Amino acid sequence: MPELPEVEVLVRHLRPALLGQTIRGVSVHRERVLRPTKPRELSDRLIGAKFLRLERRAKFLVFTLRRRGESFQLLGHLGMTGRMFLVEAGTPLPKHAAVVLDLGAQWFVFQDTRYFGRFNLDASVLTKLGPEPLGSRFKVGEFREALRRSRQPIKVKLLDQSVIAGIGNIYASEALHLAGISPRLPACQLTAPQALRLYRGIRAVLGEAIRRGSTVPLDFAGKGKKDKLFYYGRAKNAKGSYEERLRVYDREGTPCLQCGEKIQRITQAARSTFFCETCQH
DNA sequence: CACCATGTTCCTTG
DNA sequence: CCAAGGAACATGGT
Repeated sequence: MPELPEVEVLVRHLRPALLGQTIRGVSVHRERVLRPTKPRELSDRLIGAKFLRLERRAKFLVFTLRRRGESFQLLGHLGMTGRMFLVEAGTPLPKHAAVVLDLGAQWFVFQDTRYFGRFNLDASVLTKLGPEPLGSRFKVGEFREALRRSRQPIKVKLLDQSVIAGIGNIYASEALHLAGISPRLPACQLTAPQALRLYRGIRAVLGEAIRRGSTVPLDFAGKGKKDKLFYYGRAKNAKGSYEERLRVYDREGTPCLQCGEKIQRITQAARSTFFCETCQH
């Protein structure tokens, strides 16, 4: 489920449930998700540790833990299909449970079908990340300066986590449509007004997704398929009518909500991009 | 069987 | 050193 807004909403749900709890045991079902450690190193480190803080940085969950007076960080990343949730201790584990933390009355489950997600005790990857798009240190001037140095198509550049951290393939298309900018435009060719529109579009799209996600109940037990949340192009609202959540992503061939022309799908850097040829230049 | 999928990292090439 | 492109990772849905 994971781009910045989904991770943000997950963190907000997990934080109150997790803080203050102590890890009693660690079971690793899939070593692959551990970086750069072995299962033994993870359990040695985590057993007896208490959750002090939980923050989001880009698409990472940053857990701050404390054990014997010493604080350290554990990074969680959901990859493409990861989930994290709490269940009552003893609940049968779902398919593809990768790591389970025993908290006593509850278990904290990290499940990931494709195992692209990570539990990482080395937080150094965070230093390579660019600014948080919703944070006060994200400045339009620096954003434009970074774009000016690249000839890559703007859509591809938006996925570069060292330029802006947290945008993924879905919200890259969404932000460009809102800003009225072609995904094919080389990053260095954005004009100042375009860079400003994109800067604002990014913040608007991510902020909106967080607001919507915050009102949707998360599927903590990981049952069913209802936790796709924001990724449904349409979802029924309380009145039973369809509510549009995504403007262009995964809507190839359907009418643009702004002008009615058909949404196009193209491939850039081996990934799908969706856009409206009429509205985006 | 073919193709597609919300992400990151590593390797190569220029 | 850099920017950029592509494969790899692994499983499931259509």
